[in-house]
Amino acid sequence: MDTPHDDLAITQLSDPCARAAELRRLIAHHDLRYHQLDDPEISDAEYDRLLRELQALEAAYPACITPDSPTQRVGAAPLVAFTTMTHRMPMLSLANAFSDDELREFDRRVRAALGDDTEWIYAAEPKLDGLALSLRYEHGVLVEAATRGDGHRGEDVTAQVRTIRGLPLRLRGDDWPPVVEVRGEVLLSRARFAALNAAARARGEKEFANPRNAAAGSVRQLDPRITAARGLSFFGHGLGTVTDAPWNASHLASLRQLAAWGLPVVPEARAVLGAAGCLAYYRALLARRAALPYEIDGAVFKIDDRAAWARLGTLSRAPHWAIAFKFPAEEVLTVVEAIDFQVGRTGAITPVARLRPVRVGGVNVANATLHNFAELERKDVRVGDTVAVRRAGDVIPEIVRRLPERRPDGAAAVVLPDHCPACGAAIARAPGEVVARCSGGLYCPAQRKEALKHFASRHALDIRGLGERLIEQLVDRDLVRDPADLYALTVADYAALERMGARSAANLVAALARSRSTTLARFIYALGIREVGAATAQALAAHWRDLEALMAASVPELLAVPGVGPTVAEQVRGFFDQPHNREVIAKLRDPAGAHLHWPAPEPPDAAPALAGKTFVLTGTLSAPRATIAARLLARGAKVTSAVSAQTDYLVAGERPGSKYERARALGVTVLSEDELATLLEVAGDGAPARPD
DNA sequence: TTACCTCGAGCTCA
DNA sequence: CTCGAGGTAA
Repeated sequence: MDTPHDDLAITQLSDPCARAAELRRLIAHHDLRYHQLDDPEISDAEYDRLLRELQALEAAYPACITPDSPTQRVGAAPLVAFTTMTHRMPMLSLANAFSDDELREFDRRVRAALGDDTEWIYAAEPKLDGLALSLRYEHGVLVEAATRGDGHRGEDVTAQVRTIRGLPLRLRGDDWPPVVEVRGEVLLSRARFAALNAAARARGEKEFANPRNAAAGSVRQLDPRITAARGLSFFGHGLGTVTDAPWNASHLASLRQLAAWGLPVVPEARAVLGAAGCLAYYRALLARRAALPYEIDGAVFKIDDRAAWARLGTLSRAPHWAIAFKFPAEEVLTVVEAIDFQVGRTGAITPVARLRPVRVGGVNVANATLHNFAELERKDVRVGDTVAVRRAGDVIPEIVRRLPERRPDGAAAVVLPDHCPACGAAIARAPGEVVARCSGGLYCPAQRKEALKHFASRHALDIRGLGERLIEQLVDRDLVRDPADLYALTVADYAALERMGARSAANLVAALARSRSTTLARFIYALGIREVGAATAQALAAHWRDLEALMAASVPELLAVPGVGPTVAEQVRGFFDQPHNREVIAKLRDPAGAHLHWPAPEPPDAAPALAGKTFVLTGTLSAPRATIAARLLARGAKVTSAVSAQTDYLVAGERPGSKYERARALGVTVLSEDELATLLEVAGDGAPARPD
């Protein structure tokens, strides 16, 4: 083959674009040698020369630039903002196992569901500790990259992801389907992380806390050039599209196919047999954890036979053919320096342990909630105690246990205060109740602050610029006692507050003015009635379509609303019975005052989309049963409790019961939650999940 | 719950 | 330059 130089001499004059294509092919080849095979054929200097030649050529002949050119990795202009995009196939999460028994139980369920007594082959992989991504290749070219988001919609980070070296902008070969969606993880290797922090330290800048957060931050840079400089890595671990191809019959084979297309795939993936094979793999991985070049937080096991995936199904948000076996959460000892009592919106008193800050799982932990007083009593945590702390479910700090032998002499048991720390009103704990409550109601400044925060929050009246610190000042200076007072203050009043100038004050008043025009559901939600969240507020609004009618409703009438049980009905009735609440509502609606208003809701469709259809729900669903039932009822469907031949659909959640078997026996259509969501979307707007 | 990024705007000092 | 608010991710 000709050397690049000879090539250049021959082709440049005749066809610059052909030379550009040749250079791209060469660069892609050397990228693969370097990043994937770790076996470069040419020096970095030679590689750079190829890249510079391509850059020069493209600069001279811009018509030759293609989107998959390696020159397009960097240099893209900063974005103005991230946009969201919808995943064609939802990005699921995985069920977790934390013990050998839970893993064996998973295997047992798999075998039971597949109706086969043989051991199944699992694909075993490390669970990389990064940021989940979905890449989309169309006709072999990378066109889209998105974060997981809520699983259905994520952020478009294409420009950032294009800068990841070693990630092909064009798939190798030509045997790919027209559309390939690759699921995988972006991360920073330990080495890159250390190098970045060393550089930051040398410049006297702030260091990153851990590789995962550093990777997440790098992906969320508006300027892709910064992302490029961070040195991210990507590893694929699955496909987001279903393709009927021989290599797709086995998960491990599809990983090999990804590698053949030039994609880096999760290392150490291999086949293991049955639960015993999974456990052996897990132990071997755990032993090598510290020696790996990147952080992992467990192992993932997937049934390798993809034909079995369809039979096992995907229920709720996680597939039934895979499980993540997490490594035990790191436990760190620290000292309880204080125990504070926080007052929530409903007056609930929550004890919070203030800890001597310690690093747990890559972050500094200084607080741990004890949830309620009963929990505090059970754990018998006292000030001065040494406790073991971990981050449960990877997120929320939790006091696992205390070390009795390290308790200092004279450490006194924490007692539930008689009086609210914020307002001094009596604290009551009903016998047998777990939660203690401040009786101060909305006279309690802490409850007032929480109520105002809730009122201004995104799904309530969405008042931008009214944050925690501002609410603190407003309540502490007694400028605002209830939400209606917010609307009575002037720009000058707000401008007089700390860190508020004329500009901020004007913006806030404008945001308040915008919030006056709202919806009934948002208004009901904003009131902060106990037990009434976004979905229930929506159900109440849809049922009465008028605030006066709702305020006059009796408990039995309230019970008629789908999704409303005795607890909610009592709370709603009790709320509207309070003269104070009625006064605030009147103030909020007063045309001469706050003047909150909303359009009269549309009457429901004459013929609801799911009229005559009968549904049965089973298993653990992502929302309370009653909420999902309400959505179905709002569209005219019937929801019953037992599966019969008359049932049209069974909606199966996590760990469905005997109804699932019966539905299959009767040939009733079984829907996953995702399928139900699609059906509801198609069936139109009966009762959307959000009050909007 | 913590970490990180982005934006707007106030604060501080030249 | 620094802070508060708002968003996202695990």
